[in-house]
Amino acid sequence: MNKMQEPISATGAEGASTARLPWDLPRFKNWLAVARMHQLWKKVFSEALAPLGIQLAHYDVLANVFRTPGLTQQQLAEKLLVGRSAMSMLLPELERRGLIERRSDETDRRVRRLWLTGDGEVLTRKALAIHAARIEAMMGVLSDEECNAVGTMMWRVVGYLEGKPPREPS
Amino acid sequence: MNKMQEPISATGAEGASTARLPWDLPRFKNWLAVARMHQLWKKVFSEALAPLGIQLAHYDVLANVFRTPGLTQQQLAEKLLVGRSAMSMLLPELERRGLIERRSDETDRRVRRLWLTGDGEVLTRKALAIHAARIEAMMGVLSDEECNAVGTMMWRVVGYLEGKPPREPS
DNA sequence: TGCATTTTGTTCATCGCTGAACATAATAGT
DNA sequence: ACTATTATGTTCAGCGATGAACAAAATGCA
Repeated sequence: MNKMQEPISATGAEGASTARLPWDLPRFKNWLAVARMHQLWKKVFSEALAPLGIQLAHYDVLANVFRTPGLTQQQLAEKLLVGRSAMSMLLPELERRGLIERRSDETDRRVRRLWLTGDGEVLTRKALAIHAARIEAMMGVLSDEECNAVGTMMWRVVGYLEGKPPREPS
Repeated sequence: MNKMQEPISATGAEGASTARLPWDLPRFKNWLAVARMHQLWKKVFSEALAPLGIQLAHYDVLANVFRTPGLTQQQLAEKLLVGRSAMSMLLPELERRGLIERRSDETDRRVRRLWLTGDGEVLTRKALAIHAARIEAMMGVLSDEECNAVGTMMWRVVGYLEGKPPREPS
């Protein structure tokens, strides 16, 4: 934890020559690529989902219920990194459209567990196929080895972010 | 909660007749890492900016005006991948707080060009320092070579996404 | 010149998400 | 057993962002 982030220095103690702006830093520029990629991806994928009549938030729910049937709203919210209230407002819509089902847990009556309906599973499979196809196309500009390397490295970063979440060093 | 963190698992010999769900595909799992990383990053950085009294959207504006003084609202919206209306509603707030200035272009009176005030630049430099420090810490789990490799590859993906935006392959 | 088109910015209804307050159910502490 | 605490889900006001409709200015075309 003694890894202080000194090298940046906002106050420009070295100021006279170059201010060492973030854009000069390689790690910063590399991160920009990641951010922009993800931003663009969301737009592209969102448009790809439109023909199915669902949006990104819907898809995230459906895909997670598909993969983990019977999970609770709380668990779902955690996976999606959103608040519980978001689920409380999103799920009734999906339920109304007959895509998911909410059943109260038998032993813990606070909990509402989520399941896909038949229609929901059909739709979700279509959406998953679209997702996979898009991912394959996009990540296809990388070789298998490159893609795996990216994955490995990004999981390492995720580990860091989850390990020390909102820690304020100074 | 996140069982998707298995290290890539190059199982390779998947049965050719299996359902081929997205989670079986290496590229899909690798992309998950990128998505989750960016999602977590936004949360972490957003909290890091809170002490300055600004939010992510504000920072994005300030940083871009800092780097490209005098850019128009339209150009800014394009850089941020948001609609023009978002700027129309965000900028008055930053102007009210005395961080930016909007001056009409002399030769094209439709255009409003953006400039940082003195206060705005001071604040922006602080925010940039925080940004750079966080990035350095986060990407610090990667070696310089790894980080550069990620950047190179991600720019390639960005190139793909920008080159063929909403193309329907099938 | 004169009119249509394009460009830039604004307004507005709407949507998704947040965070706080709340209600209910389960659990812990005594 | 009885409160106090914790956990799950809901509601609601507020906010950022969208996309369509609009106004104003510039540009294209005849």
